[in-house]
Amino acid sequence: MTEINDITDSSAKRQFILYWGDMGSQWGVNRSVAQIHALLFLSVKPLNAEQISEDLGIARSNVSNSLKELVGWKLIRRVPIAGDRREHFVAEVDVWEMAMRIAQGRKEREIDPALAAISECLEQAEVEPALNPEILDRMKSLQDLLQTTDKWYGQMLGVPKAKLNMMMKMGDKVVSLLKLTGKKSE
Amino acid sequence: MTEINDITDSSAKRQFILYWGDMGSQWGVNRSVAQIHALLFLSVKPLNAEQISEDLGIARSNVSNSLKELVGWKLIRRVPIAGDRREHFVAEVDVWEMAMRIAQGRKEREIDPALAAISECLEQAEVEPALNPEILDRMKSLQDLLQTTDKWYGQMLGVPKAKLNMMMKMGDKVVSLLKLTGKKSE
DNA sequence: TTGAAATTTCTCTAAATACAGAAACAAATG
DNA sequence: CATTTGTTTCTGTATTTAGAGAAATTTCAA
Repeated sequence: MTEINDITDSSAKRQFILYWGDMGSQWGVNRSVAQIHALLFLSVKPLNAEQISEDLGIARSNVSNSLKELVGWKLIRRVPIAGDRREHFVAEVDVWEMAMRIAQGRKEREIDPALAAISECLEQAEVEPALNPEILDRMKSLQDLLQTTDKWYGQMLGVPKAKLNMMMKMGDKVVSLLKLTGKKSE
Repeated sequence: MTEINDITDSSAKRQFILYWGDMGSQWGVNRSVAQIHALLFLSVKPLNAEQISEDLGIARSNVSNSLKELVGWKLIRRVPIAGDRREHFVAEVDVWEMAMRIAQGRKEREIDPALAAISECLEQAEVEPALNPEILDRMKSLQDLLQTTDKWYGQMLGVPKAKLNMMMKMGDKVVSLLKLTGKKSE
């Protein structure tokens, strides 16, 4: 029940946890979840729920739920510790892997339900002869965008990290290499 | 103050507005904002705040603030109507343009502040000799990821829509065309 | 420059979300 | 099989956010 943290703790680490927790809101996760993720991301050894709770001053139950959410995002995973019954957790420390899991999670939470919604609307729209064709077109173009994005996400998530990294670092050179037509910013 | 909508209104359109509003929460905008965006996206002619308020049954003040937010995202813009003092609004109807503006907004709200935060932490970390080098490395790798992503976003946002569209539709063929090394899923 | 029309800001309430602490539950050890 | 240890669910409170309505401000026309 002590509030004292690991003696080797650094203020940079502390600061990072605070900032990251704060940023969570922008990214759509609550402070507890983001702080716990930050703590595990910077932790060299696996931590159990009790340790996290004490370290961050977050209620044990809250830690339990937050860990579940992070496992759901696959940003952390359980690791068994020999001779210890308690569940320990480590974060994915490969940042590219991390980014891809966040992208995967976002696709599932944002793109997929949007696609389902628009498909249903379009079903309705098709049997509505009075509907302005312009409106139908707009719905369809949105569906096309979502489908294209969905498929693209799925494919990019299958590309090896190293390739993806390299491709992103090449930036718009990739585009020019493809020798496609079209002029800038139009 | 009537609650009756345009006589030519369709149920598919109504449904779309409801679904889109509901999905807003997943995308980080509130229902009012998302519904107004949906209404304008499917509207063939510009609408003023009063019309939107009546049509959606949302308080006038709320409409005003939501419109401001949508203008901030550049998803809608003001259009002057001859002989009418009131401000009218239209949505960006090119869905690729729309997607790029959302991407731009997200970069500004998610990536940029994260970069600022981590840079500050790293400044602190550099003057902390006791800091475990492994932790320093993790922070730096995260910074590198954010910087790469930031730069990549910036470059992609400058690519003409048609090219981007084509590239995404090519999907992972783009990756293979680049003849980079590395094997699948690693 | 005054009055009508339009918009924005302010204030208050309602709803949603976050989170602590307690209680219930589950698992393992002696 | 009871006790200890660990985890999850439940319940109530606090904080935050959404959103309505009123008040204040701005804009334009006569």
